[in-house]
Amino acid sequence: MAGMGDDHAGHDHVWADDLTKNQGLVLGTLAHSDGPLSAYDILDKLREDGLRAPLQVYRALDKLMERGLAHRLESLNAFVACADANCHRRGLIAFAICEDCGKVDEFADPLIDERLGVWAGARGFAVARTTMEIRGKCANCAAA
Amino acid sequence: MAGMGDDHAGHDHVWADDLTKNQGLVLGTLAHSDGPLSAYDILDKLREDGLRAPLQVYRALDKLMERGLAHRLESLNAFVACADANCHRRGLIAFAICEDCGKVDEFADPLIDERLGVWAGARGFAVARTTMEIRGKCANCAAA
DNA sequence: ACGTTACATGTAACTGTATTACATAGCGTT
DNA sequence: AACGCTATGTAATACAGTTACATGTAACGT
Ligand SMILES: [Zn+2]
Ligand SMILES: [Zn+2]
Ligand SMILES: [Zn+2]
Ligand SMILES: [Zn+2]
Repeated sequence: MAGMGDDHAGHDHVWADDLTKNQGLVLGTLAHSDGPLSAYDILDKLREDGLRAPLQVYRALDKLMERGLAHRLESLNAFVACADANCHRRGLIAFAICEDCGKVDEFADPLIDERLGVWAGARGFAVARTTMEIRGKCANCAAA
Repeated sequence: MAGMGDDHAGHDHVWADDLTKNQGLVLGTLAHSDGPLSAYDILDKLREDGLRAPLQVYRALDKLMERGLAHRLESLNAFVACADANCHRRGLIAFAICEDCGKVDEFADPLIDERLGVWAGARGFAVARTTMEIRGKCANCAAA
């Protein structure tokens, strides 16, 4: 019964000490995964920790994303823990998603961000947030 | 039966003359809409033209997207007709989506595309396709 | 004409993703 | 205790997309 689910519930919340129980569980699950997880994937991994409904996961994800601790990959309907220990990153974040192995590389490029600002400024568009997702093959998988 | 659904079915396929019936209907619906439509929105608008199941819409959308005549907005789970009469655009396409009025502005920025290429090259990442979606307020709505 | 292939279509059932609505519980403030 | 605020629990529902299987239809070679 000491299932594998415990290994992240055990050390709880390393990343921020004011997460609620569900937020800690969800972030722990994401951080221990080697790839993006859908909300239902997360739910399944947390059933033995007492979670039973999708909403519990979505609520936690919303809070985590507000704080920049997790990100949503729109093109996958899936979520990842922020790769930057405490991202809180404003502005553009980009993700390179390997379609072979599923690995996701998070990065920020100030030049792209600035270039985007130029475009928006020229048109009077007020940018709230930007999602940028690159699909392809990572170096490892491209070599194979 | 001279329903309103005819006004795009009537002149059929202006954009490409080798579309199938369903492809023409779906593209016509997208082209006449003033904003993005979900697959089920499209289906509802085409019931009087005989469409009855989601798959009929998804199949048409797949073909249209293959040909660059329609695009998917990942962050909305919705679709638009390509704004460029015959896009066939390779490389990066970006969308600025107004969260107030729903209008979508499609554009391509070679500099961002190039910058992305630099990033990918440095890491050996083989880019297949990129989605870039900017959320915010268009000039009109920002003024109000 | 006939069988064969390729592609478009029709329909139902189903899986997966996300939200609405309502009830409950904990906690700090007054 | 009463209040406001946040987190939680649960069920039901809405929205999005796919699988499986059957049918139609035009092109091609025999
Ligand atoms: Zn991050
Ligand atoms: Zn890979
Ligand atoms: Zn286009
Ligand atoms: Zn607007």
